[in-house]
Amino acid sequence: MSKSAIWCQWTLGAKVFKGHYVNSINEKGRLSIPSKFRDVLSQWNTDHLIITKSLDKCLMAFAYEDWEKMERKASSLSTVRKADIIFKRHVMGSAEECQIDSQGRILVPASLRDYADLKKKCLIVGIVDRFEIWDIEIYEAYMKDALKDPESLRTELAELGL
Amino acid sequence: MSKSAIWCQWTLGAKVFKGHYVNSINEKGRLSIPSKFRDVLSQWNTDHLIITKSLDKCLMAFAYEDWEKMERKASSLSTVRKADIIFKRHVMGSAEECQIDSQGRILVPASLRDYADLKKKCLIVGIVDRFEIWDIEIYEAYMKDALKDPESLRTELAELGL
DNA sequence: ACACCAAATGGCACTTTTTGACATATATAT
DNA sequence: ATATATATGTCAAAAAGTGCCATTTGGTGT
Repeated sequence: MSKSAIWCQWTLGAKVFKGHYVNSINEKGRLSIPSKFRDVLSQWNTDHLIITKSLDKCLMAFAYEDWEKMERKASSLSTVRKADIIFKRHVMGSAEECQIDSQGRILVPASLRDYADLKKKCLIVGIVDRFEIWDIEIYEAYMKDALKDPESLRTELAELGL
Repeated sequence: MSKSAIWCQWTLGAKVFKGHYVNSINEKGRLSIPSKFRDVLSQWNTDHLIITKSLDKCLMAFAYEDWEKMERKASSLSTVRKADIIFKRHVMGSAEECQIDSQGRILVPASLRDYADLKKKCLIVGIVDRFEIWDIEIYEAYMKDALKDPESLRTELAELGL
């Protein structure tokens, strides 16, 4: 019993972003953050998100503390090596801070909206310490392509012990 | 004394999901978890399930402890290698925690329902450390196809020592 | 067969979340 | 400054999720 109490504390305490949600962004660029994700953020005592471009055609969103980890990693990158500077310009350089409003929405800045080509239906994908925001059609096309050779994907993953 | 020995034996046996059950999901996405499976979960002291997308057109459900094993494997995967990130987005990214309600049902989140195309009759298949949720028609079509070349399947499985 | 019990399902009321709409405020360009 | 676009606050309708009770189903033992 006490064991289960400890276990519960741990699972409840270790909240991470997970799950797929389809929400719509409106003409003005406002998008609801899934309430489960807001719960995760509230454990960090924040209603702010850092949003930036991914290397894929989607956006990434971080709680500030996890964003800082990215910043720390970035600061250790080279200032001349091409991949490093591209990463810094693209990912670090396009980051913006967004506040969640009283109904749980954010305004996705226009430049980021354009980059990810967010139209109406957006897919919000929780990935542990961050989440991604995709236009749903783009995500589906991406996944369709990604899964178009399921057998070799299975083989590759099986080799990793999955 | 002997009572507790019996109990231990029984719990070890009961910690495994097995069997096929056909239950129906309603318009709001609620689905009864077979009571045998609930018994298995109670051996883990939990009434929560982690549900996520399979590579097939069905869902997978785990008790939290087994899900953690998946998370641990996933966290060791690359953030750039294609197969790895596809797996993380598809399987890890779509995972959701569902609580079993007082009548033994869960609400299957909309995006997962859509993915597996769950309509009315669902097949729930216990597979040792997890169970799968299929739309029954999709499962039947899948199995029909899977078994249409039984001989090569036999050959492959024989190679694994079965 | 029967009664009995547990499991599964259906229905309804209530709550929370998401979305659309509109008014107001702030910024930008001419 | 005026007009235009962009951003923010608030309200209310619609949609989705939850809790609870009642009914149905299916299996059990007598």
